[in-house]
Amino acid sequence: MFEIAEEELKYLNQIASEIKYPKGQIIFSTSQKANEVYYIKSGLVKIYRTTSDGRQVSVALRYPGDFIGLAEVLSNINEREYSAEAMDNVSILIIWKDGFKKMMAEMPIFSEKIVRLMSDRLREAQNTIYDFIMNPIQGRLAIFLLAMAERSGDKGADGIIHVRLRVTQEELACVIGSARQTISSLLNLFKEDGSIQYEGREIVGVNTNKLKTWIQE
Amino acid sequence: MFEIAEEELKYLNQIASEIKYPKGQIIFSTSQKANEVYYIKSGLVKIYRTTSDGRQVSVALRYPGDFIGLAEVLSNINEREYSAEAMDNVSILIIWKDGFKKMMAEMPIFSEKIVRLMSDRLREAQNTIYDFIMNPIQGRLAIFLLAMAERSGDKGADGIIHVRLRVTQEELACVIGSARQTISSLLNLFKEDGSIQYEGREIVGVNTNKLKTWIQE
DNA sequence: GAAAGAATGTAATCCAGCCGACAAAATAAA
DNA sequence: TTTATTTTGTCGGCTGGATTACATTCTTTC
Repeated sequence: MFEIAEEELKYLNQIASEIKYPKGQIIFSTSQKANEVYYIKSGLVKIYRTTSDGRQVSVALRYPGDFIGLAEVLSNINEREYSAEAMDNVSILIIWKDGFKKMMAEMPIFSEKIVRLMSDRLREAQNTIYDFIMNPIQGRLAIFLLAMAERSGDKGADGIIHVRLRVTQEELACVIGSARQTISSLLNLFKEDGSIQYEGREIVGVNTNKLKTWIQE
Repeated sequence: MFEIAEEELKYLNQIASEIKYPKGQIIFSTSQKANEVYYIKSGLVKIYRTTSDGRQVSVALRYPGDFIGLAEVLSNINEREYSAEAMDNVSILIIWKDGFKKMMAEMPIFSEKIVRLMSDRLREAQNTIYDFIMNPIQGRLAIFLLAMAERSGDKGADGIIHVRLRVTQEELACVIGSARQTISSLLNLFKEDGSIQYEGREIVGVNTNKLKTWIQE
């Protein structure tokens, strides 16, 4: 989603420090001070909030090449609204707010790309809202699996994407906004139907065409 | 949400043309070419999409002082993804894409404010997603009424907002993602409870504290 | 004014999907 | 290996809220 240029990465490497987070580690969490931005070098990051009764609700997943923690910094909010957690081993650059803003000011093309990134995410979020209203659970699950596969897999010519997704049903449930048991049955439906292929507990193939038949609209 | 400066408005007035839309008029619609941006001078605008079976799904409402049609232009998408409709008599400035981009380039402070606007909207959209997952319908309705009241009413000291909201239950249903009849019963519940006050078919008062008791978390 | 059209209220039916409870695998730890 | 822990499968019961179907009331239009 964000195509970083070589010189930009060079600049970032100079002002940022790299940190590695093991799976499950929390990168930042709700109501912490928001004075830095993160750039994902590798790994998957979940953006979520914990409810008062302890449940987790995810509002987005972020992939390598994405920035996270941007919205608060660009909005000049000083507390994090959401938390971020490493979904597998993650390697991240931490950039301080001031440095990031200076970079934006000095590199107009970079700045323009950041604006585009924010609009892309807004459109993405609006589509998610739309999907929540329109689609019953199977549809939402199908949409999400498709998005994940397209982000992190190799697309074959026949519409089959080869991936290697290791996500628990619990995780899926909290992104989709559903119950774990429901996800379990639906995944089995998808499997029987040939929409997805498993290898042990890992999703290794996604048949985009078949999966799309589960989506409304 | 967007505080425009006097000089910015002056600039806009020079490059834009003003158009008035009567209630119900469509400002732009899905899959049209997206080469302009709009600035709302007065009135309410609904951002929505029509589904294949004819239902409408709204993803946001925009108020006076807001820009609309921004995301596609900033993302360099050339087709509108959503439609916009005047919810009452609306007065709007139309700014052509090139003029708008030139303005952003020439006025860095304006540009910075646009970035902030996009992040604000992203956070708003993410909160909506969160609410959809967390809250049952009453909660979503309460949240929406609160937001509307705060945007367009005068806040009294006692937590009661005086407004003048004329929205049909049908409209509410398609923003909340629910059925008209459900909205009907809920509004009556809210009315009995003292959360909202009616005058004919117009909501004239919103008791923020009482309304908040209907919201989860 | 009357008649047509919109917007609301109410009630009965029905079903997707949540929840609780538990068994069976699979992974990790010891 | 054996044991503990995490992740999955499955099955009723229950319920929020969609859907259908009218009746009523308010607003326009003629």
